[in-house]
Amino acid sequence: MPELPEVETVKRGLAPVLEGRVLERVVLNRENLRFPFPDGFGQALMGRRVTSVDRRAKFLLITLDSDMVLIAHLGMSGSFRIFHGPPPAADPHDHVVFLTSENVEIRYNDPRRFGFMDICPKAGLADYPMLKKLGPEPVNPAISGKVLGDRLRRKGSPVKAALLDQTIVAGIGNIYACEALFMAGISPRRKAATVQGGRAEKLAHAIENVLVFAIKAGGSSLKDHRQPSGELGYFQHSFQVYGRAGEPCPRCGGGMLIQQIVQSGRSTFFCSSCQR
DNA sequence: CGGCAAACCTGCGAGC
DNA sequence: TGCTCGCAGGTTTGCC
Repeated sequence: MPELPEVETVKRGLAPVLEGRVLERVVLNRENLRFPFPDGFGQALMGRRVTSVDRRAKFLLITLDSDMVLIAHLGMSGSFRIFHGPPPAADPHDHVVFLTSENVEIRYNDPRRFGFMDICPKAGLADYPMLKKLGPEPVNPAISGKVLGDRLRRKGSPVKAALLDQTIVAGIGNIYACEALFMAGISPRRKAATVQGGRAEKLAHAIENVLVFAIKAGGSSLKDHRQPSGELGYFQHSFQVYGRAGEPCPRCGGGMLIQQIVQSGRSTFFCSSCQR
């Protein structure tokens, strides 16, 4: 599910109910997600006050007053839900439950369990393996065409694959890679290193635009993603190419139909006429 | 080292 | 109706 806009939506939903609150209880309903929960996971969190909720790429970073950081990744199907009143019956995939000092219940649900949670001292965060190799954030501030072009220059792979490479730019996933390339008029099959100059500028702007609009829409709800409030995101209604194989291209209209191909194991949607 | 397929796991829709 | 197959928003691993 979650690419940068969805994780940002989760971050914005969790911040008001977590920041300044104490984690009174942490309940693990199983011993692992993608990885086992680390030893002492619950003990490190319980009784601690949350000082901030942040996002880096697709990772949520919840910092505690002990200067420990809870690192959470939603994988493909993870979601957080907030319950202010009496919570509904537990779902089989409600794997982690947090109860705050305001008596708010926060549940982490993840059917596929590709997500994970870990703890790391704040001082060691920069060396955390999954964080240390991440490329720059693409929004806030926006990545420049120059920086993007420089980072794509060393890639021999197609530009679509390069956008999914979190060490080139952080936070872009399959949907927004397809959408950004369409907006920029760049073929997903084009060699990444050839996206330079004006093309790199266009792509950088497209990435920023699509991500900013998706965040405003609360992300894209295809299947699992929900805002922590329970509301659906609605950016999926704005997809130009993703999931639209066989439909007319929204730009050249009657001409080409949206094509679907597979690149490094992931579906790519594009218009072979508008994207070069 | 770079690039790609496979692996991790569950659920759902399409097709028979 | 019921089964099997393929595919899904991510990341790491291992194999050329």
